[in-house]
Amino acid sequence: MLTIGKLAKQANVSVETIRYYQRIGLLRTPEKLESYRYYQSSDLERLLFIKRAKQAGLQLNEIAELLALDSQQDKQRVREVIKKRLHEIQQRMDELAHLQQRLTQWIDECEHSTAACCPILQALSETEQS
Amino acid sequence: MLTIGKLAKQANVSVETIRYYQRIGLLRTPEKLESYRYYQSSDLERLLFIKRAKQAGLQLNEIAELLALDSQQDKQRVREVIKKRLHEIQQRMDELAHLQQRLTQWIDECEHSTAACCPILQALSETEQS
DNA sequence: ATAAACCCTGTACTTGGGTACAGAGTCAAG
DNA sequence: CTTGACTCTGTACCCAAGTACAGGGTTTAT
Repeated sequence: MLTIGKLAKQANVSVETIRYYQRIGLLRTPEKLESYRYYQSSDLERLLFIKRAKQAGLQLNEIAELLALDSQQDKQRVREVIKKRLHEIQQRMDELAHLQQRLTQWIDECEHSTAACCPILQALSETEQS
Repeated sequence: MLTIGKLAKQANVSVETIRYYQRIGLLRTPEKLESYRYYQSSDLERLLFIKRAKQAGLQLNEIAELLALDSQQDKQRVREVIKKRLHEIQQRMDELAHLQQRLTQWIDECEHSTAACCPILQALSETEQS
């Protein structure tokens, strides 16, 4: 019989995290037996699924969707969820690459410039509106 | 004489954004003349600096630091701020690349698998603890 | 039998960068 | 001189994914 604290320990998450997942409907809240709630191994498995999916970079709402599909074995939809995430990851990486390029260029300019005034601050002060 | 609404329009940000920047100390709050506050072109310049630095991917606290340095022309410190940001960008890109790899591999496996059960959900259910 | 350790519910707080009002006062155009 | 557009202060709310209590009740180990 797992109490919430033992469940938390087994999954290596905090009790508060479990309660949070319950609040948002990601985990069920079992009925109370006398005054405490007791959990089953299926709850632990579900919690571990969530943990691994999070480590794979999925968001909790995506994980909720995967868990809802789980029993129906809808491979198509699972791939869609993952592909959407991949798309977002790609977009974010592109953005970061742009930033990286711009900042790196600034650093270079600043390092090789002999101007008294820093070219980075200069670039940021220039009035070519967006 | 710029009122806050005109300042907002010139910089193409919302009035609420300006008030927010004032709240966090990024912009000054001029004294009231009679009942309204009036802004100067230096306020507009500062606001535009912030906008451009934000577009360059800097966070408001970093921007605040750059603005504090601005007058002292401390090139060294400016580069440090930018380099720190570059480091974070690199870290984030590495993380995203890992996720991308893992998710892409899952999609591949799922597409080429003939198993009834989706290999992605399988992977997420497997009990090799972190 | 008592104290530590645990559980319950409920609520507020966190980060970052704002947005969205409410309710009152003020200014400017027609 | 009125009406609509603006400004003021202050507060609450948004997102995501939790964290951090407070103030009770319960269980377990000693």
